[in-house]
Amino acid sequence: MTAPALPDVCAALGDATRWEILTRLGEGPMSASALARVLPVSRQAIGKHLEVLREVGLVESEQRGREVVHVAVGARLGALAHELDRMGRSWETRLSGIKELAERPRPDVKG
Amino acid sequence: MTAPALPDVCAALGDATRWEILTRLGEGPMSASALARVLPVSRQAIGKHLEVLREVGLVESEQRGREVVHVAVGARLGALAHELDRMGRSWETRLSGIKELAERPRPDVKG
DNA sequence: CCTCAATGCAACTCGATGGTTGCACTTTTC
DNA sequence: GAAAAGTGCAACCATCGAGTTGCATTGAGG
Repeated sequence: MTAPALPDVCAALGDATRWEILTRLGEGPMSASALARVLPVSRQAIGKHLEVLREVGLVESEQRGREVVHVAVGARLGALAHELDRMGRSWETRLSGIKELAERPRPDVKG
Repeated sequence: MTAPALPDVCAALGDATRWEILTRLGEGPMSASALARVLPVSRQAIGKHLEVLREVGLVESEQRGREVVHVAVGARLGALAHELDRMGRSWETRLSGIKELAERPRPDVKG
């Protein structure tokens, strides 16, 4: 599918190393080896992370001669942001957060 | 801190069960036991997830008599969405994604 | 042709974490 | 006051995933 499940995208973003990778790839295209030289993990580890990121569409890759160059996809992140914003707003349509708790006089779900 | 690191919030969102919990809590306040009755995991498991969600500010809780009621915090999700959107846009200020790769005539980083 | 750099794939380690059960404690309710 | 419901805490288990090392392969260049 072109639109991965939201939790999957979030999971991909939920790792410090991947976050680092994305930050670098956000500044400009890089190869796995280049990333491995900069980050404190092996080239193979970088490769696995890149695969995860590619699966959820946060990274695109292109073979360029003997190396593969990767780049961060802003559009995908934007799409995620949009979805999360929508969801967040829908939550807010209720009384704002904890206030609603004080409103409810009693659970009265004793049935 | 009042503003957890982005990767942490994303990690919290990167679990299917927690996503389920958040969805329910987005519709209205619920207790851990109530959630456990609806979801296919134990009350203790729910409790752990709620703690994770509370740590990153996605959920607020309030003791109400013998039970504790939890509710999703839209503002926190909105804040995350805003950050992600900003980051995504910054990526886009470069040539859009893979196009930049084609632009670059050669790595010429042979030094 | 030979060497070096960049990859891909596979096997393995090991710590984090989702999930479970069991138990003790408090509040509501009959 | 006793039973029931809702929690919190702790011990335990199993799986997942991040990271490593090793090896084979392929493209670039002298």
